[in-house]
Amino acid sequence: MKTTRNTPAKTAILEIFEKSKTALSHTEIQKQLNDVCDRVTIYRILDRLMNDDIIHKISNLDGTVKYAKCNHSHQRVHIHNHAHFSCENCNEITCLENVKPSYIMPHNYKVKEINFTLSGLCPKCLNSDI
Amino acid sequence: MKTTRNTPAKTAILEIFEKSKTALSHTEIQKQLNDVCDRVTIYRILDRLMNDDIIHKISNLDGTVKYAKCNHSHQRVHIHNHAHFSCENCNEITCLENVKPSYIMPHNYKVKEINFTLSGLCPKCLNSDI
DNA sequence: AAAATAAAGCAACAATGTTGCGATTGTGTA
DNA sequence: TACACAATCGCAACATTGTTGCTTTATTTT
Repeated sequence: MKTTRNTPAKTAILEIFEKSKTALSHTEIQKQLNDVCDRVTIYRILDRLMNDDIIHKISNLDGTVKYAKCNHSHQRVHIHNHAHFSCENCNEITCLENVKPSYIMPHNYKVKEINFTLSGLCPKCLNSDI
Repeated sequence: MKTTRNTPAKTAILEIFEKSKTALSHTEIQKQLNDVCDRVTIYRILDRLMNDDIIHKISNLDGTVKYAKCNHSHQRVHIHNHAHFSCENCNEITCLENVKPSYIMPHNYKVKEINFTLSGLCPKCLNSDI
């Protein structure tokens, strides 16, 4: 079985996620890393972190892809069924851990994962009178 | 004020949407068009159709972007608040027009648009014993 | 310390989306 | 119906994002 290693780049990326309150794109991570490692390495680390359920992927309405730390909290089985909020002004994506949609599905569909993204104005931008 | 025109390429693309039961990516449209027009033209037509609220954009969990016809039905104000289903087997995206999530938002957020995408197995793939 | 192998770096490539500009073509109006 | 003019198109060039193969580096285990 594959063992995962702790490398400087991985540690650096985890620290960036730890510090950030919002989801980050590959590009944003790269800027914050300041050439700690190669662009490709970032992709590979993100892949590994997703496999290990440490981060999750979020795709915005516009097709932008971002990543955020998973909040494992209490659940034994880890499902990313919380909502995300995408601000159309500052483009920040935040996890709304407590917002869970309820819905009724037609028969014959097997739902395994859900992605619930709301967009509009975040509190910060709403208050700055746009 | 800008007037929009009906060009052969736009008509062809609209017909493709009309015939398709699932959402289509730029690439899928291009294949079906069989060199009716340039790749760039497709992008521009899709942009126009979105501005005119004739189609809407859907971004999948994996970051894939697709487009589908809007169903204007009864609502006066057109909001894309229906759900989409993305099949992890056949990769087709279908609009679930009647599935509308209910949710409770924290204060201070102004929600303008929502994107609710479920993924798993569609009826077609569920029945073919995977 | 050496062996085993996960991870990094580099280069090259693929897919997707954007921009500028000159040429073409729909369409309202004369 | 013909004209004028703006909307649209095609092309080339570029930007961004993501992937792959292969060699080298470095972490971990023995």
